[in-house]
Amino acid sequence: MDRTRKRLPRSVREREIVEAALRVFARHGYHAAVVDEIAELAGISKPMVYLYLGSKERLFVACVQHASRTLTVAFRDAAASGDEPELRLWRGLSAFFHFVAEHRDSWVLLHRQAPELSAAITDELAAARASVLAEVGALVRRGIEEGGADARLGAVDADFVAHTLVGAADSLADWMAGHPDETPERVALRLMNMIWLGMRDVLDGELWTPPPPPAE
Amino acid sequence: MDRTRKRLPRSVREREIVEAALRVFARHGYHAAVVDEIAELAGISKPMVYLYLGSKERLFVACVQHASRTLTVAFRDAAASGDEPELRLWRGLSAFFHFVAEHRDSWVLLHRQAPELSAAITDELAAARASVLAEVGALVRRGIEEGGADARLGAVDADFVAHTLVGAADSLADWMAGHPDETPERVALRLMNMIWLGMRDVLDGELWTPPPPPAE
DNA sequence: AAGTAGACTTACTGAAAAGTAAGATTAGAG
DNA sequence: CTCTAATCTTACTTTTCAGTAAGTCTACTT
Repeated sequence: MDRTRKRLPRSVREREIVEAALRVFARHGYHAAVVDEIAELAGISKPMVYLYLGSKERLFVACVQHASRTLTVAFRDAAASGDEPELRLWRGLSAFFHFVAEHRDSWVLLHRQAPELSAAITDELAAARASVLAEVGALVRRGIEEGGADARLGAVDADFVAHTLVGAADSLADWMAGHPDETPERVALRLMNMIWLGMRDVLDGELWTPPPPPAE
Repeated sequence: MDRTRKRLPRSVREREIVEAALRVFARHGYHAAVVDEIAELAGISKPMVYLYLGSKERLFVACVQHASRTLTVAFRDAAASGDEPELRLWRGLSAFFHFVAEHRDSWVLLHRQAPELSAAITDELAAARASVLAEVGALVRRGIEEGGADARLGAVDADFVAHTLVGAADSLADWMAGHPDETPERVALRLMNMIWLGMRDVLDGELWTPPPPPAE
């Protein structure tokens, strides 16, 4: 990648290796990712990767932690400011779309891995995903409480909404890739309007229910 | 798997191989999946897989086509019946959740693969995913039109809603795995209420917009 | 200038897994 | 019963890739 064959201190090189690994793991998935390719992308030879990061598995875990930390921080910072719950939710969603659009690899790394991997990796991924969902769930929960809902809706429902939002956002990130004119803010706004207005109605007690079957 | 070492006609054996491959590919992803494991699960030895299906890549494509066909048919059948657009949408979503819960492997195979695979596989996956989205999009579009919306909302918006629904449903399938008391119908109903009521408001012209920033 | 610690490489080993060659077994037709 | 075609297997070859041994090179200290 870089023609300047410069020697770098360990801390810097480690960061570069993790960044390169993030890209390769996201593009190919854990198993298909080749350590040699990661090394080449980092401008270094393979034994350096093993010297600094230990093994392919630990390198992957380091990537997951990096991606998870970055995403959580970006989201929390954006969602912390603002007085009204709607505003906070919108800012959080905007930040989320910004993140997913700009750091596509991190999101893909966390959410597009095959189910069965080693226990260490599975645990780390589960923790990272749970962290995102907890962040969104907390935001929704505060929105529901401060938005003036009665106590009918409990933790289960905030969790439900959080899953809905995260899943929708994931899918809409793909949609954005095919609509380059759309900004993260506009997408977040549209999603807001669908979810939030509907949720408000539901909180007000309005429900659509299917008609009973004619005969059974 | 089966102790009765019975010889089976090619057509039957092929079906069994594809079903076994579907499970293994879904669990491990394309690259980490091992053909020997697929063969063992199908109760057969590896060369049979190659004799009947040609190569690992073509076997995967066969799996994708199988999963895509099954899903599309199940969804279309369920969503075809019903007079009102809401009812059709609800039935379609219910069928979708049923499918994802019962044929988890098929869904995972289609939607949890690493981005960079061979051109043949990428194309097949893209076609399958587009097929699902087109199906959902058509349902939403009819719902919008017959639901009495003016013509403001065009194809782009149905597409947007379709992506939202599919993404949310994908994520909620995970959520369902941790809530075994929830039925696909109940989940579909809740999602309906969030999306449909919100969409109705949006179609009626009601919009939430963020307040302008204080100074810029 | 000499020594040394840390950054870095070439060149290997061993295991895993895609794909194949060559032939064994069995169900059914004549 | 015999022949044949289809089903199925054992036992390879070859490639790819994680991980390592055995150093070399260079920046910095004293």
